[in-house]
Amino acid sequence: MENYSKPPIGRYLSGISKSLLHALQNRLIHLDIDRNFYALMLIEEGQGKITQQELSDLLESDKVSVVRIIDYLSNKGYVERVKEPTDRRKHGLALTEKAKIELPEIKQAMEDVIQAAFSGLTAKNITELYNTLSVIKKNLI
Amino acid sequence: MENYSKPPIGRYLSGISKSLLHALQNRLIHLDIDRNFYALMLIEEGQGKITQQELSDLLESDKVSVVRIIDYLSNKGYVERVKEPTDRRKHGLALTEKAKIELPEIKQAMEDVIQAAFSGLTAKNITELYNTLSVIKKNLI
DNA sequence: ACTAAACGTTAACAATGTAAACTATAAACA
DNA sequence: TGTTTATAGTTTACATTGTTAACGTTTAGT
Repeated sequence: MENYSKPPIGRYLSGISKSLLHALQNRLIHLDIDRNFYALMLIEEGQGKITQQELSDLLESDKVSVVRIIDYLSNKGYVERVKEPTDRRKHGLALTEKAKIELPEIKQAMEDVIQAAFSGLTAKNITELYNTLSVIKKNLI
Repeated sequence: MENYSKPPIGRYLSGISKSLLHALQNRLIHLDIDRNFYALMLIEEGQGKITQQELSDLLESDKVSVVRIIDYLSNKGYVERVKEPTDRRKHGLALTEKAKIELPEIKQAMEDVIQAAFSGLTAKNITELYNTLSVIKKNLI
């Protein structure tokens, strides 16, 4: 039962990615949102000026998905769309007070989960991991 | 526009994983199937004896998903379910002739895609990548 | 024999990926 | 100016995937 070949690298990566997300969700189970945490962080960094199109680029997902993400965060009371006066096609994205209050905890949870995942690795291991992944990512463009 | 923080490691990994899968799908676009290639490889290795439950363990996905995978591969003419005489609850999974003919190409495509992704990396880089990922995976159990 | 467990199936629902068609605004340009 | 083209965002539609629950059949445990 144990002499089957190892999973290819792609399955390996997506499995770890899912485990990381689940760990984060478990840490933040008491919040009103259970996903789109990174989108929320980018919106914070945008300081009310980031648009859905820019978010789409940063998340590397299409604009339909971003509409859904913003609908979700908006319905849960974390984000508001604000029409930009200079270009009324665009919507600036702004955090609500609720989101501003909860964001430090979200960021901390994310750091903790990643630190737990990296436990037992040296700083050099981690640097080389990022370097190697960066090379792979560029190879795949 | 470029001073946003980098994506967390989880997004990084899933992005690369999706790119790898898309590259493989593009290489095998002429086949009748566009997914479940690794499942097919495991079934080959099982030599007609692997069951859906065992496949579920190896793929780390639940039994419902495996039913869908086998339905898919079966409808496309790649796999057949064979009732096991010794335990009639179980279904052995066997490759069709069609699958046996196409599998070498599938395996080669997978190797090529991975090799292209690893281009520019040393053997040591790759070994350390697997070691690091293995540590991370264990940390997340 | 009776009960519990294992294997596989079906059904239901939410979430995600992807594409097409659409509204509204803005930009390009004759 | 007016006409055309492009951009930002939305809506709709459909296939795939993840997840849970309920179910039939068969086997194992007692």
